[in-house]
Amino acid sequence: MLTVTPVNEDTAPRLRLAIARIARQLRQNVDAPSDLSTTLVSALATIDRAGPLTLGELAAAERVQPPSMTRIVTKLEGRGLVSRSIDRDDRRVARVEITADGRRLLQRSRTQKTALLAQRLRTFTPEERAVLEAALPLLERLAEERR
Amino acid sequence: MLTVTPVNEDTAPRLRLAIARIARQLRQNVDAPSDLSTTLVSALATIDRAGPLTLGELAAAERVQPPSMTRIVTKLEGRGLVSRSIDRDDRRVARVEITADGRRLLQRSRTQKTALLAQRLRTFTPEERAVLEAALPLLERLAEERR
DNA sequence: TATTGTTATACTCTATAACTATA
DNA sequence: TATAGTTATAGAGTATAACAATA
Repeated sequence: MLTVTPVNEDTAPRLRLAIARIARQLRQNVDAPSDLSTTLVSALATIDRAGPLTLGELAAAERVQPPSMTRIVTKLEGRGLVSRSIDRDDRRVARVEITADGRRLLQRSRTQKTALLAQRLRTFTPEERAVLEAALPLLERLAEERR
Repeated sequence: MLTVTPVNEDTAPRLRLAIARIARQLRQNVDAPSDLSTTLVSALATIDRAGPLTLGELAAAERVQPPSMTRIVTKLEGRGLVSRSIDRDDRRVARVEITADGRRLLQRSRTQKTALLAQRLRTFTPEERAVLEAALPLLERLAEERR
């Protein structure tokens, strides 16, 4: 017997709405630690995660045009959160790397965001938390980038 | 015996990251239907959901300053997506309401976003979908606004 | 006077086009 | 010539301050 397994037609819209709202709250409540905009924090996090990157690679990763990334990096550099260095073999290329200060700032930002969510999770029963934890790997699969 | 029920220390950060990423993808892939920016779509959705609202209420709901909301509403009105009307009893007050065109545009936008998510859900096994659906009410609780 | 909304002005983020330096 | 990055310029979104209309 062939079993067709349709997606419950309610699931996708409800999931979409819930995710959009949670993300918005996280953003509104705790973005811009030390006055850093979302843009700057996001770029900084990418530099941290993906290691030294050229400006072009960084622009692609952040889905921003190169001139925008020039400005972003200039600001981050001005605050001492990243350092820029010129490639010795090809002097057109600039590489960007996070500094210790940059890493500390990211750490603070993450802690704040996580705290908000953790606080809400504390209002859940152990059973509820177990359900959420079971779904977590699936949410992580949904989150995987694939374009 | 007292049972302390600590939140698994990994859950909050993983959930935060997964949600932020899914939300970002949904935004990047399908926001701005008919060239409308996220800002405009968000305001329009609030007007739709919460019915006729004054500019001030709307500004508060969207967490924007009144002058910003004046501009947003002016743009939406220019496109025929909302209509504005002056309160008869207190003529300082302006109320904003969604139009049929506005409702149609929102509908299209939601359909697109849901489609992307539904497509990904189709790659899940029935068991996996069941796990996700079980977690959905909990995510919805997390999404509830409480400030 | 107090309140609702608007106009004036400035700053951030982003883009495209034109440019510079290097290959 | 082609490529990596920058500078010039413009548009959207937002904010604060000052203002107008109404209560």
